[in-house]
Amino acid sequence: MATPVYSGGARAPQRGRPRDASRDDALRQAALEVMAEVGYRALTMDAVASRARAGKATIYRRWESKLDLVIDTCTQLASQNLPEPDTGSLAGDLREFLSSLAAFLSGPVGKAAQALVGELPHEPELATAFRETFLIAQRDVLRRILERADHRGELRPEAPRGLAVELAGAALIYRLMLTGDPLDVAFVERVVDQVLLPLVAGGQ
Amino acid sequence: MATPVYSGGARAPQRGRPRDASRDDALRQAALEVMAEVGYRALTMDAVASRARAGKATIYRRWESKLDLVIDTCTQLASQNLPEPDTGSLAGDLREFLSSLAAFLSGPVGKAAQALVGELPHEPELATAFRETFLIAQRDVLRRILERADHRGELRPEAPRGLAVELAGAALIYRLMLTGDPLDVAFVERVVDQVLLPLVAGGQ
Amino acid sequence: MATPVYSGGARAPQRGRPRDASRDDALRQAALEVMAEVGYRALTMDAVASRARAGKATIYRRWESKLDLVIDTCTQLASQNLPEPDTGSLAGDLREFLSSLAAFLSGPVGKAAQALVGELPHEPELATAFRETFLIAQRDVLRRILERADHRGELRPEAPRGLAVELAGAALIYRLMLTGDPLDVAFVERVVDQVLLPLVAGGQ
Amino acid sequence: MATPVYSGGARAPQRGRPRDASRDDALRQAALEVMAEVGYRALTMDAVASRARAGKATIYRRWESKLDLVIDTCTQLASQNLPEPDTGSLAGDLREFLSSLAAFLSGPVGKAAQALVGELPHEPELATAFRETFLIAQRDVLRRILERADHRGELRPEAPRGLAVELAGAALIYRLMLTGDPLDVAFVERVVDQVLLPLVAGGQ
DNA sequence: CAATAACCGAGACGGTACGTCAGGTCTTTGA
DNA sequence: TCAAAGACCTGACGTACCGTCTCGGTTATTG
Repeated sequence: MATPVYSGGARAPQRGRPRDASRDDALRQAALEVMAEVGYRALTMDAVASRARAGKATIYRRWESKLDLVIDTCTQLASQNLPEPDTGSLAGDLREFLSSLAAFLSGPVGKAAQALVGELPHEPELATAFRETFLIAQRDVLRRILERADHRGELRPEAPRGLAVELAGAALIYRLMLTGDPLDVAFVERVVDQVLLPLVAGGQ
Repeated sequence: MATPVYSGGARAPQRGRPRDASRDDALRQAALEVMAEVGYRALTMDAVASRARAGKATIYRRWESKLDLVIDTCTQLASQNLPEPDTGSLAGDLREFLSSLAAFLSGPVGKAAQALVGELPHEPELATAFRETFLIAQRDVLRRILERADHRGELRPEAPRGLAVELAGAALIYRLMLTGDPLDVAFVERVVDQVLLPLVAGGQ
Repeated sequence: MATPVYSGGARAPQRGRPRDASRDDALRQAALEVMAEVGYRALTMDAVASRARAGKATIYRRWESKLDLVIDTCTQLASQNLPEPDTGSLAGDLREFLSSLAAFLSGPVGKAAQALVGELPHEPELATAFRETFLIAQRDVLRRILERADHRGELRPEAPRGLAVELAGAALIYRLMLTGDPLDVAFVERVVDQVLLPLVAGGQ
Repeated sequence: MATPVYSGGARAPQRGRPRDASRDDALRQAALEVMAEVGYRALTMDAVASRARAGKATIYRRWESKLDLVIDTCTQLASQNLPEPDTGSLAGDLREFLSSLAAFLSGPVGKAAQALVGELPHEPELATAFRETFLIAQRDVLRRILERADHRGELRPEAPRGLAVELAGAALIYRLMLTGDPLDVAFVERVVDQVLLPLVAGGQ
C-alpha cells in the first residue's frame, strides 16, 4: 500500500477537479507531528485531518488506513535521509554512515518507526513494507560500503559480510528501541572499531 | 505499575473481602492466550475478562490499563524463563543461554514483548518497567556468565564485557523484531563463535 | 430538551452531512416498541439502537439521555392523538374526548407516560416539557369544549371551569396510574354525568 | 415483600446473634434521605448503605431489592401519618383529613411515592403492595368518614360514595404528581365544598 | 464457660448498561 | 470531480451499580 494511490494506474482521461498533490505533504507533515507528540496509539485520523485542515475523506482517498498513512510518512522520510558516504576507507564510511543514521533515528522518525515495530507481528503487509524500505535500504548501503572496501583490498576474503551488516543495524536499533541508551558518536566508534572492523577487516 | 497492586503496603487490619489471588493468574493466562491469538492491538479487555470468566472491574482493580496487564503478564513469564546455565565453559554457557532465550522469545511472549516495544517511547513508566525486567535480567545472567569465565581465566583482561552483553541481546532482538529471520541454533552459534568469543575470549 | 436538536438555531450555512431526519422516526419507533415490550426501567439504549439498526452515538446526537428520548417519543405521539370533538352538546363532547383519551392512555403510551411521572420531581426540565405537552394540550381541548358550551348557553355563569378541567384529568390519571382500575366507558360516563356536568352545567 | 423479613415465620429456636432491629430504622431513614435528595432512579444501595454506615448485605438481609426497601420505607411512613379526624361534621372531617394528607404528601414522602408510581406498570408485586398500603388505607379512612356522616343523616341515600372517595384521592394526587400546583388549604376547600359535598351531601 | 451460629461493616466478585470515542464509510454543499 | 465537514454504524473503552459472596470480627444463645 505504502504510497498515496492516484486514481487507477491506467490512463484515465482525468475527469473533474484534479487531486491537490500539496495535500499529501500537508497530511504527512500533520501525521508526523501528531505521532511525535502523542505516539502511534493515540494518533487519531481526526487529529491528523484537523491539524492539516483537511477532511477525513481526503485522507482515506489517499491512504487506506491509519497504519498505511503512518508507514508512508515514515518510509518517505527514511528514504530521503540515507546518506551514501564515500570517504575512501572502510572505517570512515562506517563511522559516517552509522553516525548520520543514528542522528536521524534519534529524531521523531525513530519514534514513529518504533511504533510501527510493535505492529509488525500481526500485520504482514506492514512488515513487508517496513522491511523493504527501512531495512533493505540501510542494508544495501552497508553492503555497498563493504563492496567498495573489498575492491580496495580492505576485507578478509572470508569476511562474514551479512553478519557484519546485521550487527551494525542491530547495535543501533537495540539501543534506540530497547535500552534507550544514547546513540552517540562514542558508541558508534566502539561498534565500528571493536566489532565491525575486527569482523571483516583484513589481517594485519 | 507492572504488578497487581494489593491495597496499602502498610499493615492495615484487612478490611473487606480480600482479593482472590487466583484471579491474577487466571487473568494473566487469559491475557496471554488472547494476545497469542489476535495480537496486542486487537486484544480487548472484554475478551480477556470473558475468557477468564471475570468482570472487567476485576481486571481494572489490579491493572490500570491494557498495557499494564500485558506488561505484567509478559514480565512475569519472562522472569520465570531465564535459564542460568553453567556448563563449565564460556562458549557452552553462551550457546545454551542464547539458544533457550531465542526459543522462548520465538513464542507468544516474544510477540507480546514486541508489541510493548512499540509503546515504550511514549510511556516512560512502561519503559522503566520493561527495561528492569526484560533487559536487566537478561543482562545480569550474561554478566554472571562472563564473570565465571573470567574466574576460569577465559577472558582477556581488557575484554569489553558491556559491549558483548549488549551485542548478544541486540543480535537476537534485531532478528526477532525487525528482520523476522529465524532465531535458530545456527544463528546463535555464528554470533557466539564469530562475534562474542572473539570479542572477549583470551588470546590463544 | 424534549425534541431532537438540530444544530445551532442561528442561520449557519449548513456544513457537512445533514442529519438524516428519517432516523428520528426510526429511533422513536424503536424506543416505543422496546418500551412496550420491557418497560421503561429495562429499556436500554443498546436495545433501541440495535432495533433501529443505528449506532448509540446517533441517538445521543439527538437526545441527551434515555429519559429525553422517551419523553420526546411520548409527547410526539400524545400530540398526535388528542381528538377535538364537536358533537354539539357539552355532554357529548366530554364523553367523546374523555373516552378516546382514556383509550389512548390505556395503551403503551400510557405506561410510558407513567414512567415519566416518576421522574418529574427530580428533573425540572422534564417536568416542564411534560406539563406543556401532556397536560396543557389536554387542558386546552377541555377548555375549548367548555367555551363552546358556554356560547351555546349550556354553562352556569359562575361555573368553576378550571376545577372541572382539573377533575376530568385527575379522574382519568388516578385510575390509570394509581389504582389500575379500568378506564372504560362506564367510568367516563359516571364522571361526566355525576361530577362534571353538575359542576358546570346550567340550572334546570 | 414490603416489610423486613425476620427469619422463617415458623417457630425456630432462634440460634445465633439476633438481628439488630435498630438497623431497620437507620436504613429506612437513610433511604428516605437519599431518595429525597436524588430521587428513586439515582438512589443506589451503596449510597444508602454508606449513609447508614451499614454493609450492603445488611440491607439485602432485610429487603429483597432497592424497590422493596423503598416501598417499605414509604408505606411505613404513610401508615403512621394517616389521621382519622372526627369533627362531628362531614365537611369538617373531609377538610381535616384531606388537609393533613396534603401536607404530608407535600413532603419527601410524596416525592418518594411519586417515584414508586413510575415503577408500577412493570412491577406487579410493587403495584399490589403500593395499592394495599397507600391507597386502601386512605380510602378506608374516607369510607369511615362517609359512614359516620351517614349515621348522622348527612348523606343522600343514593350517594355515590365510591366515586367520592376516588375523586378525593384523584384531586390530590393529580396536583401532587402531575401539575405540580400547590396542595394548599384553598384547594382542599374548593374540592370539598364544590365537588365532594354536592356529590354526596343530603338535599336541603 | 466454651462452642456455635448468625450477625455486622467492608469490599471483592461476575455481570450489565452506561455514555464516550475512534475507525472507516457515506452524503451533503460549495469550488 | 474534488474538498471540507460532519453524520453514520460498529465496536471497545473505562465507570458505576446490581445483587452475591467472603473476609475479620462481634454478640447472643445453647450445651
